[in-house]
Amino acid sequence: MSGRPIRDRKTERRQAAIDEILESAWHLAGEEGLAGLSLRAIAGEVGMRPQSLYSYFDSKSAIYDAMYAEGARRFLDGQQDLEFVGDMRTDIETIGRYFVGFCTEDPVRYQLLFQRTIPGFEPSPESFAISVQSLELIGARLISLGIDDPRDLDLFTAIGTGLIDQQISNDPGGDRWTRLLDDAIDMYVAHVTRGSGVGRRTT
Amino acid sequence: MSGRPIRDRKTERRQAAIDEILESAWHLAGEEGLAGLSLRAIAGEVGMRPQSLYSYFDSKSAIYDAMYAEGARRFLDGQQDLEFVGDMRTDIETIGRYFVGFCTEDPVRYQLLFQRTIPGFEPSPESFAISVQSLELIGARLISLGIDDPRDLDLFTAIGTGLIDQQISNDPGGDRWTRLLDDAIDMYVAHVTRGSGVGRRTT
DNA sequence: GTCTATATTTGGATAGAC
DNA sequence: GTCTATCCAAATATAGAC
Repeated sequence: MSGRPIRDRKTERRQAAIDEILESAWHLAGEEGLAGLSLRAIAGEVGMRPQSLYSYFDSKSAIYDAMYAEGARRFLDGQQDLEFVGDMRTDIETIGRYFVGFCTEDPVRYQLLFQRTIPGFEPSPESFAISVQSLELIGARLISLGIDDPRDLDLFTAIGTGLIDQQISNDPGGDRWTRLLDDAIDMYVAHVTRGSGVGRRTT
Repeated sequence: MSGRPIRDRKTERRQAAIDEILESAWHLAGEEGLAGLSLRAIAGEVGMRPQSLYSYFDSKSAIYDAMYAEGARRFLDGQQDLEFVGDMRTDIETIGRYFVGFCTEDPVRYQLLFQRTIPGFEPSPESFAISVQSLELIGARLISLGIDDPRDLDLFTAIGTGLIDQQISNDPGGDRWTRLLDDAIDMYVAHVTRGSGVGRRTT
């Protein structure tokens, strides 16, 4: 009897088509805005009729969800490649730079992952779980650095998104806010170490 | 000869209709999302045919712009009512509370005024000028408190929008991030006064 | 100023032949 | 899996009667 071949050429072609569709979706979202994305435009770019997209995705929402999952996965993967040294200032900066860099390098992806501005769309539980994992990793890292108050984790994410949000909204393509990251981290580290003995002056 | 009456009833009726349209626009943007706003839905609420709206607004963009102007005006007016005492910690908190309160009490308004997520819309120069005025007022206030580095103004707005953004995106209706405002202000004030002599310990 | 009528475009989605 | 054909709905916008 003939066993199943190692490579499934049909599945590979299908996956390639899916990848192409998503690539086009990202591109067009960048051009027209995330909320302005349309199946017709995607189909036009990949050389299909709009209806043919339904062979790959059940709905427009499903495309948004696949984009969300892809973005969240990419963030998580990059995050796991970060190298930490155990020093608070250094490691906080590593996370902060990664976060800010990732978000500003693709504002549309930031909007999809971290804001709630697409009417009617919310990520599926499976896709959302990827994001939750990222946040948990950051939380665990902060704890390992001695930052164990959950409020300080929330403050950290707020500072990050604040710089990113202002950068994207008010100086797109520039660095008016991202260049403040160093200062912001100094400020944050000073805050979480206040009165802890570390770096405190003995009067 | 008959002089012009003090009150122009026709103009008053027209203004009332405009107000009603905008009120409905805000309401529907809250229900369907800002990007999901439609002239049909507005017309339905105010008891008109969609086409009749064109007697009041040239386009859908013009409605967005009127909403923008109204929001910006409201922010500026409320801002001018704030009372300051000259103490940095107190006055920064006054501004911060106002900013966070204003934005979180109406997330759609925040999205329209402070983010850039509506494909194809940007405020007219006249409307935008109102926002600029608000930012200038905050900047002047910070300077009067001795915070004269423009970077520190940008850092301040970043912290504010960061708390607001996280609050709206990840805990809508709650206070998980807004309750961190006090801590955030402590952190910020400590940062801008670092090494300034004020509050510094003499070793 | 509001309506009817209509133009025009665009969008998401389904049925069925090939 | 892709196509043709279509549907249906919704959207913005204009012309002209009343």
